[in-house]
Amino acid sequence: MARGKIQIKLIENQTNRQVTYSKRRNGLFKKAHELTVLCDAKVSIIMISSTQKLHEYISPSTTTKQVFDQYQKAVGVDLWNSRYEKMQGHLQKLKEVNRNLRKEIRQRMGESLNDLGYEQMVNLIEDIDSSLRLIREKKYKVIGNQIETGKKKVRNVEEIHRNLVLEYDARHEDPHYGLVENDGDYDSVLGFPNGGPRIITLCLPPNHHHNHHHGLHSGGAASDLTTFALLE
Amino acid sequence: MARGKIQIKLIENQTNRQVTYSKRRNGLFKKAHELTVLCDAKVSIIMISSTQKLHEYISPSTTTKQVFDQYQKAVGVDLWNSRYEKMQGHLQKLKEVNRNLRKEIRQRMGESLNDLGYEQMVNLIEDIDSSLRLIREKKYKVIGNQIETGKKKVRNVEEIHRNLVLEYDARHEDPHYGLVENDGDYDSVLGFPNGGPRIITLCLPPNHHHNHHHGLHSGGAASDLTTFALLE
DNA sequence: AACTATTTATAAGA
DNA sequence: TTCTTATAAATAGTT
Repeated sequence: MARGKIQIKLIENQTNRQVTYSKRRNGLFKKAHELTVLCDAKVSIIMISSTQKLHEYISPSTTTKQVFDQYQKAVGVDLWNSRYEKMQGHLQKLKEVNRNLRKEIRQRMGESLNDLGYEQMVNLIEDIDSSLRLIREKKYKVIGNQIETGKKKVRNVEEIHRNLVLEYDARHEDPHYGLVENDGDYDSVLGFPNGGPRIITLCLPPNHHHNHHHGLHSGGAASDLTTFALLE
Repeated sequence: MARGKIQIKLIENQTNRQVTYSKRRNGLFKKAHELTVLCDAKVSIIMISSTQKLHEYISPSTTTKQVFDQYQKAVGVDLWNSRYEKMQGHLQKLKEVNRNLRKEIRQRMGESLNDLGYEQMVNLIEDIDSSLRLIREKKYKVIGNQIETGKKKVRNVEEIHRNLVLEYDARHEDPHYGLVENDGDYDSVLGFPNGGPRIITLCLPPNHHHNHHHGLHSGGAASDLTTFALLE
């Protein structure tokens, strides 16, 4: 609008276009702001350049979100509600599933049985009964493994003990026998922290209902079950 | 900008303000459109007048929703996302709960037991065992009710039978005794569909594990359990 | 809504 | 980018 009229059509020259975009953008925003002040209006402008850069103007008296909300209300267009409602549906479905799961558990615990017919009740009992057998089996299996591991530990410790005794005897027969290099800390083989026990005795609980391994219920993994107390 | 400079401040005169709003709005939209064409940009303008009227400009190459989406992506979260994210959080929590419920059921069914420690397993078994006892008790209670209801029905049917026999005898002694009004369909008292049994015999199953009431598992409600077969 | 004197915006050049 | 400036466009006040 100066130094020559221009046609309103795409500016071919890239640089020129960029410059014009910048200048006119400022002009637009200035006008928008004047309008805001002069007429007590709210204006939201969002511009995306050909290089995908985004610029916005928003009247100081409001926010873009507010304008969007009003726009949505007025025009009735669904801007973000589609996924919002989708989510709401998903939520409801999950809640329903949740209710059913809880009910199943309650029934397996002997509550809310009034909703069940006679045969369903019989089936439930059979189901729980078989589950119970299954779990008991698995429990015995775990106990078996435990005992097995325990026995191995016993054998291992006995072996080490035998070797210690042998070595001890050998040293007493010949005080100059085999100069020990690692300061005599044989216990390190078993990883005992402070010197370790002098005389190793094994306590293998005969009945696991009576053992008091408080560590068992904390870690919880099966590997924890293979830990045994070594008493001095 | 013509016939005198103006201060950029609220136009007090209502009419004047309205006119200026209209003129400048057109100017703004025209500028926006020029920008769109000259620079291949996308422009979205939403204006709300002081009288809450809404006007918009949108570049022909796009839609308001598209611009909104791009704006949201560029500016990032937290426009209308606050409640959206709240919902997302709720959803995640529900899913977590769901997972746990499923796991509990699986464990009660004898699966996924590896995550359980020994003591937890023992507790689980005790829990299921007591639940099982509870359910069995309730089952027996249901059976008890069933038998009770059955006995009542028996008494009722026997009473009716006795009355029929008495009436039959009375008629044979005096053929003109008591003209029957309802076509002799005494069975309607019990609601039998097609004439009903001539000789009524009662079959009360001694053991409910052996009865074959296929109707039981469809309706499911306890009231179904009070239905018994009357054999001819 | 039209007019028009003036202000403002801006295209091209630096 | 910013400044300059000649000129096109926008528009305030009037009709």
